[in-house]
Amino acid sequence: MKIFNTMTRKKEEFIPLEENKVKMYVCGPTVYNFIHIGNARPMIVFDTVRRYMEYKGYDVNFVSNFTDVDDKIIQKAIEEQISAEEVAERFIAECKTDMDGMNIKPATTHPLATQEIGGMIQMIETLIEKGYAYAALDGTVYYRTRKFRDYGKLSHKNIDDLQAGHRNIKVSGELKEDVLDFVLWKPKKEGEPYWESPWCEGRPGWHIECSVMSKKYLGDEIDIHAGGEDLIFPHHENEIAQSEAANGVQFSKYWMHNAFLNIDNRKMSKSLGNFFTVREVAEKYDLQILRFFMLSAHYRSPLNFSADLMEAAKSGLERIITAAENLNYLIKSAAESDLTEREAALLEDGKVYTKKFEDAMEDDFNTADAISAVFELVKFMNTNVSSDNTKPFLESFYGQLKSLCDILGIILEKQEEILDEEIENLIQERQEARKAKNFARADEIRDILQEKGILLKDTREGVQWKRI
RNA sequence: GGCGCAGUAGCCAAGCGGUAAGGCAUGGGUCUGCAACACCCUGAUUCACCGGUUCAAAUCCGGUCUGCGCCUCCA
Repeated sequence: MKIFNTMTRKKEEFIPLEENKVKMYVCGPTVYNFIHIGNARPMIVFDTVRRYMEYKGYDVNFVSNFTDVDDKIIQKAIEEQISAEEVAERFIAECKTDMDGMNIKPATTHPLATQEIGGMIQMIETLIEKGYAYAALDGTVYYRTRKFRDYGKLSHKNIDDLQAGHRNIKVSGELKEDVLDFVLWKPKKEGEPYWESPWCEGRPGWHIECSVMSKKYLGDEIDIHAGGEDLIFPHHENEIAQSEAANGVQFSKYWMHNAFLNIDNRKMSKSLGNFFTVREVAEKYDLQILRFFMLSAHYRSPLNFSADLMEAAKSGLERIITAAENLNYLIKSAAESDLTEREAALLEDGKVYTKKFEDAMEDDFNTADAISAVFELVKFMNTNVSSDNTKPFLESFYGQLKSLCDILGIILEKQEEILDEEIENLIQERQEARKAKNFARADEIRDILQEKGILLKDTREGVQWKRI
């Protein structure tokens, strides 16, 4: 399995620190509002990475935080005249609803920044002891950036260029030793949530949160640290400076970063007004379609979002699901007999698609290629399956399709729906009308059912239906 | 100014040295009372442009054009 490592800018063979185990940390959202579709990309992408690793037999310890204390949360709390905790609590719940809709597995642990303050104070103390941090007169604690030799190794930035390009410092009461120093702990302002600390009543800086949560739940050294590409600098660079200075070992072996989701080829932003929340998308589309859409391009390529593209994704996904439904339908009435020779040969031939899928995923999680393998499998199945096939054959095919779709997080089977007696009677009546060549009545019934959200399909094997 | 990414059919998107995957849309056909689904067939002598390396380049090198990102809170 090859992973593109942002640190080395190369695809590298994945070798876990501990055999068969993966320790993975993904930076989660700040919960001050509904998550937007840009937040959804890393969630979907790295959930898929996790699923593939689990499929390969790895025991994945997957940690993803919620940042629940932050300026924007406080701002929102003031606007709504409720506490910051209430804001965070509410949007964590909403986020989990969205994640569920996108079929994102809950992390092994979802730590909250506010529950880890003790650990943060400890790490800051260690950094001060080692000379990597200092408290200013107002109680702010800064990280002494230039002290960390490797600073810039992830983002490939030269520390002197950084300073040269840095805009002029304005912050009131500037007490930093150096403009590059960043905040580890900051004093509270009136009305803000705060915690006691050796330096002042205040709250942690953003970067220290992830260093601490990663250390607590995964250890000093982890396999993969991931997030959106905008986190490379300064967030992940600073995390490395903190963790490696404090722990004395390499923080993460592999760094994975997804590219942005754009709207009309421009970065999504509130000021441009091209901003969509997952919840808004959910009003128009099943979130499965969003997931499928996001996986249709490689995670390190920018991806453009638009209604047309979502429609295309919808049609494509339907093709896969229809194939699965058809198999399922055939399975119900298939003979229990043993596989025929021809069927066995067909199943054997079909294995090339699983192989192609795996090869694509092995190559830095090329989901676009993996999906093309699924489509080829679908075509292969559609052309080779009929009501004459045995049950074991059909089930085997279904199992193959399902196993690939599971990795992508695509759900094939909807839970068994119960037909109202009324609807069943209507279908029956329509069949009789058709037999009597009373097509006017037959079409009328089909229309009635369509209005009720039931779509009929007349196939050689009988009438199939589905809710739309 | 520094660092980086991208430009492949109408649209989306793989491929990254051996002669252009896949999907959506379009058109034709099979099936069907009709429709839907499904299946078959249909598409780039060509991969932004110009040079170069090579037996061989969409793939490597140099240059040009265009679009985008990071360097500041941000997925």
